[in-house]
Amino acid sequence: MKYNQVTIKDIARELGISPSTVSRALKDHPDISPETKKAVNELADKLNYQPNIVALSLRQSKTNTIGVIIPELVHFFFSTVISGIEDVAYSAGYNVIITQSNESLQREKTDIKALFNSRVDGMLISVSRETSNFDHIDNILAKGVPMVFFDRVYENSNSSRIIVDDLSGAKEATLHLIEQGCKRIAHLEGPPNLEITKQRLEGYKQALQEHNIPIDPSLIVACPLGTIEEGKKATEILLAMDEKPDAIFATNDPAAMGSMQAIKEAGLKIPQDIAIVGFSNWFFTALLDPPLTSVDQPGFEMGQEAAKLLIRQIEVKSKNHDVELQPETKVLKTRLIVRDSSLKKGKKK
Amino acid sequence: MKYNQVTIKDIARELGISPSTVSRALKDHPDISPETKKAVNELADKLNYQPNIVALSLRQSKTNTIGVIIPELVHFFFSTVISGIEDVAYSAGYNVIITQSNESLQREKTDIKALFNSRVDGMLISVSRETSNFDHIDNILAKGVPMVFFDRVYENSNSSRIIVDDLSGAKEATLHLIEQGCKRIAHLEGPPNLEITKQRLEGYKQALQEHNIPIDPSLIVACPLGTIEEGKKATEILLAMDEKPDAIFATNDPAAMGSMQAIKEAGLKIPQDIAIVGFSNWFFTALLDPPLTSVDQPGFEMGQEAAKLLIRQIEVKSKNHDVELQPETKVLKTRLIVRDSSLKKGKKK
DNA sequence: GTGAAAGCGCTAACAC
DNA sequence: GTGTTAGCGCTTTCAC
Repeated sequence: MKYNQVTIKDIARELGISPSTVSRALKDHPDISPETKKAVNELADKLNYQPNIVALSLRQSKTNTIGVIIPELVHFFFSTVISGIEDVAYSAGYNVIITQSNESLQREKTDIKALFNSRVDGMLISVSRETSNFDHIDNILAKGVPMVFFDRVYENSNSSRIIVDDLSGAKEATLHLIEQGCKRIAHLEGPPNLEITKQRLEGYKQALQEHNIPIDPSLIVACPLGTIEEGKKATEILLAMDEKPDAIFATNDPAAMGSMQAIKEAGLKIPQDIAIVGFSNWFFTALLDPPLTSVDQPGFEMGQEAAKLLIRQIEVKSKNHDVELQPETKVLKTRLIVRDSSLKKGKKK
Repeated sequence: MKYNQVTIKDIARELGISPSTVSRALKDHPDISPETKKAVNELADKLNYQPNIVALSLRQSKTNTIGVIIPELVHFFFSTVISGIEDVAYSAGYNVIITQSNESLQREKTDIKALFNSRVDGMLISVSRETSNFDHIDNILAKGVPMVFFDRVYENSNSSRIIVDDLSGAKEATLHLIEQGCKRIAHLEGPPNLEITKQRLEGYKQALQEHNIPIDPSLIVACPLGTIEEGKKATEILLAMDEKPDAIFATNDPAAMGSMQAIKEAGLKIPQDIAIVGFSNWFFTALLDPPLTSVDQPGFEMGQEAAKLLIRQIEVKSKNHDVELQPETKVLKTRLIVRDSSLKKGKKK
């Protein structure tokens, strides 16, 4: 963008001093005389001088920008993560560039390359549903770009990561259903590539085992997309069984919503006939009918923690190129929000 | 970001040729011999050379980046706008930087300055709820930065804008309620600074007038935030009136959802006692109970159109600094999605 | 067909 | 206390 930008040179020329003096005056360098500083700052204000970040970035080989790759912006969860990232990044003097992979591996590859080309100082990544090969990430990692993964992490990298305790969350949700007297609890399973899917399944299984409830594979239905439509279809399959489930623990809220639709259309009641629990991506679950019990994930906090870790890494590395920070794993707790969709005996929370 | 980036110089040194030749070879300049081109491209591939966009931006005084300022990412409407913007921007070779004002004027000022400092080639802006003074925008506009406003526009600028036909949408919604037999239709009004608020009120009034229904100021309740809580409070006020309304046209979906809560808590039925229509910000209105009739806004299309207009403006201006493109106003149609919350006579769509 | 040199805006040695 | 110079990575005249 050229247009009418004021540069340090303009100020220098007008004041009859050198650009370096202007530069120093603007950053309050101790060498510069108070008078010069005053004159420079006043003129800068008057001309509404704004430093050119592009030049600065080139000069310092540092853009003060962090790149973020998320699967999709429309999820409430990810948009809260973004806010958490911005919160920390802005106060540390970093800009944020957000890209969406749209759950496509191809797009994720393009995004990561684009962020690298923009010379971001580091990246925060939550991988797409399709990502099972990580060459594109290793590639950039090999160039020494600091990376922190969040929620959907790259398991085998030795990068830092922020995750949610999916196993405990899923277990808690399942235990809650068991406490409500449910015996045949179905699980709508998420995208197979994602670690979180495995963890949620494992939490579900552990809860059943602790109560000596046999694990029935026919009650575990794949929902690789985790969408409303898919949750609906999966539930229709479950409802067609001879022995219907009396509860469903869904991979996420959209799937749970699909379940609710299917159950209502079948003329059944929630939670009397079938109780429902979702894993939270959105926040309006309180407004559904009946209000949905959900395993809530702390998105804002996750964004904050991820950004903190990344920035620390960037700053250590920029001071000393050879020091590698030990990778850290931070596990955040989920919170089960109990609502009517899972309260079998009609007891309110 | 320094790290291990390969530069044109590296390639030149390795091949024993000059950086300028490498540069030309990489962009397939006709002067360069096929052999040189081949050698350069092969080495570039081998070293995984990625051009440094920061250097390029500085050199060309063009960042190929457009900045976006939106009130809040968490709204479904705005996240679809973003996708529309990215759709057009990426295929035209532009990057996108998104900032959120969080509905704060202060933050909007910081954002716009940050985007200017980053030397974005142009900006797409939807102003915050608080924005009634536009000096910060005029300031940047005066520097010649191309800007296009969308949805919540800066009325008095002569910039291009993409808006939704709020007046017709609101009128259509109100007429729909009238057709359902409603006589006392309340309106939950939006943030007073925004033009869209005025348009929606005007559409509401026009519909009533066309049917000779008197406009009762006590049925128009302010909802400056447009949140669920506010919609609920506003509705409680309406329900406390001697002559209750028999329908509510809300400034947006959250307000409509608040209304629904208040009505249910008062033991009344939707739509039998009171019918509801919202103005759409989110997409899950179909899943509410009862499913909410909404004036749907075309977010993706709005993003596309805004980006198209801005990029055209950027490219004309970069070719010829003095030519100013005539500002355009593009009005997109809303779509009334009729659902149970407004179907008074129980007739299904 | 290729190279040398200048410059985008800024800062940081190194002068003096 | 201030100026001069060089250089971040790249492109683009202008030479030859």
